[in-house]
Amino acid sequence: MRELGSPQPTAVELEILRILWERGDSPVREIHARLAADKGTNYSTTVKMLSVMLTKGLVKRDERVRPHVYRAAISRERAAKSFLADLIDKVYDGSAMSLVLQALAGGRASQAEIDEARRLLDKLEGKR
Amino acid sequence: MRELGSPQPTAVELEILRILWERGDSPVREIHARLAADKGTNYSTTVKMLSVMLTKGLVKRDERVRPHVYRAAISRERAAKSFLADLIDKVYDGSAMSLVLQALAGGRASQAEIDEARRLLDKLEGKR
DNA sequence: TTGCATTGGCGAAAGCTTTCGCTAGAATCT
DNA sequence: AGATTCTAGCGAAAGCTTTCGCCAATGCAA
Repeated sequence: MRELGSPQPTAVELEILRILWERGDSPVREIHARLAADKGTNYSTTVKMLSVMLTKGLVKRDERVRPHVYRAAISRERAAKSFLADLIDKVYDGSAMSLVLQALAGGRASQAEIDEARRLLDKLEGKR
Repeated sequence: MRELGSPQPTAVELEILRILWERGDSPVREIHARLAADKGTNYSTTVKMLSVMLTKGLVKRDERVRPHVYRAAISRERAAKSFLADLIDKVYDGSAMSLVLQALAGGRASQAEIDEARRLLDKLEGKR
């Protein structure tokens, strides 16, 4: 009963995805600029990573324009969801929302966030 | 601004941790039985994994008794918390409780869980 | 005590991820 | 066109994680 879907994006992959989520679709150069600022890695590395991610289906690219443009193939929300599912499946054995929340509660949360969370719970409740 | 603490436990490490969390302190044989049932790996593999995890400080062991007894060095709650922190830091850029909740909301949650979540939010709010 | 089964450890192989050097094709400039 | 710079790709090295085979130590039983 292990690893149902594909494994989660790795560390660097996630870093690249985040750049795409934040900047929107981008050519390698832009992605690299961000990545290098953070880690000092080579341009080739960025290109290779993107190619690997392309193979894995984590990103898509538009080859019609000349500096090819990459875009994330999954939304931030979907990624977060999948990560959480994995977390819950691995750390607890399925359905442990309250425990995750507990863990979440450790960190600070703004009033606005708490309010939004409440609204979300309401909506959740309505749906069932 | 990357990887502040130690990296998260890997897949197999987590699987072993979960066994320890569920069964409580256990000798290798027991851990292996569970792991092998799930993955069919060799006894040596389990021993090695535990030794690696010992080095990393993920588990502790009591060597005074003969079949040595292993125990998780971190609690389930702490692990979950750390995972979430990582998630939030990697997928979003810090403090994004509501977005994580959003992701969480996708899955089904029992009424009990929702109630508990509300209680938790109340407590959270009280604390600030 | 001698032999057998269990336990623990080590090193190395196998498999990923991440990194880069080198090369070739495009675009730009002179 | 020829030189220079930018872009993309490939293969292989470097670094982890995961796996196991083989050996040593320990404990148990004959």
